[in-house]
Amino acid sequence: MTSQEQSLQQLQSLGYRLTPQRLLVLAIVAGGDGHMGVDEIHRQARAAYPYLDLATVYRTLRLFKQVGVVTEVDIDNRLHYELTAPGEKHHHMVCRACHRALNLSPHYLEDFRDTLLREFDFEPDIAHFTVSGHCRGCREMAAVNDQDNDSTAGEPADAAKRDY
Amino acid sequence: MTSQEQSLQQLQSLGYRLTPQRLLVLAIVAGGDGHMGVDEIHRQARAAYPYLDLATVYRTLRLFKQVGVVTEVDIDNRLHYELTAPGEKHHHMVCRACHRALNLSPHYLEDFRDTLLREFDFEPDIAHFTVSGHCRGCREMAAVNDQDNDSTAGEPADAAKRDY
DNA sequence: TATGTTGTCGCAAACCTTTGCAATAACTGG
DNA sequence: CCAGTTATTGCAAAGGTTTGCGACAACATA
Repeated sequence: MTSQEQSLQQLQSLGYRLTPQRLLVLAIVAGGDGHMGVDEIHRQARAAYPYLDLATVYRTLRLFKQVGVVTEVDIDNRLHYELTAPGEKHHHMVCRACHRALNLSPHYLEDFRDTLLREFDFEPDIAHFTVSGHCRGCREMAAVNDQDNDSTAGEPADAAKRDY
Repeated sequence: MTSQEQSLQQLQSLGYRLTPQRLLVLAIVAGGDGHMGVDEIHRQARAAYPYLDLATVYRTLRLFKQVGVVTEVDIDNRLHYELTAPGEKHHHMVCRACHRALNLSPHYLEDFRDTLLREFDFEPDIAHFTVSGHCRGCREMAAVNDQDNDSTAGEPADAAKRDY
């Protein structure tokens, strides 16, 4: 049984229905490699089934995420999804500058989770976690451009485009 | 010099202008205690200055955040802001169920940051950090309601309202 | 104080995402 | 295989947030 079939069976066993729309969205997300934007998923889906509504795509992906079939990644305020690869789950580091997403092994978060649980009785949702920041490449560029870089965040990113 | 005046001076020294709108928004955020929703800030602002546009409130808060004057907290997909209290900075744990926000000392994230920087050359934006999850109260309620709780996430939160 | 530069505002429209609702289709039991 | 139940869809509209743009206002300079 493929992991896709497994996902579908899981959906069904939880009482959700198997609809052509869901099969289609799943196939597309499984087909693309890496995370895909919602609009891209919708576009591809419509190629096969023109009536499929964007709202349905959103609902389907939200459901898939809830069940654990896909992983949601917020990239620059836009939702992206990728198949949750069992056994190679990972979190994401998203660069605020280039918007690329790097993978992060769950191992790096376990201690953090344990601490929160122990100290605050707070169970963090770490099924998936996104931390934003700046990646190596963009940090190097920034270092070259900024001479008086005091590292305390705040200056307009670029004196030219002043449109904060 | 109060910390508000300090913030304003900082804005000015960065080349931003001091406008009545900005003074107003700052005063309101400083006045409220704890994080405030954008609409609430807007409502209060309009009481004093009826023409102030919602877009301006958003822009102003975004600027304040970028400069470090306020801290942004995402509560249930809605933006909230609070004054960044220097010396008592904290992160947030937001409960997905009751939407309450608990404070978290930065201390808990320092190791994590250091690791990311060392291992990946990735500088996380940890000026402020929000982790969502479930707080003590809501976890207890969930434990009472769920008999067959296998802790692996996925079941509909409530069999009654099936509208995932 | 008068003048120029350019950052900022208000407005309207766009954007991404969610939601209400009636019609439909997937599953269930007979 | 048929009828009943109800989850799901498509559509349209709302919701929160961002953006383009021309008019305006804040600051600097003389």
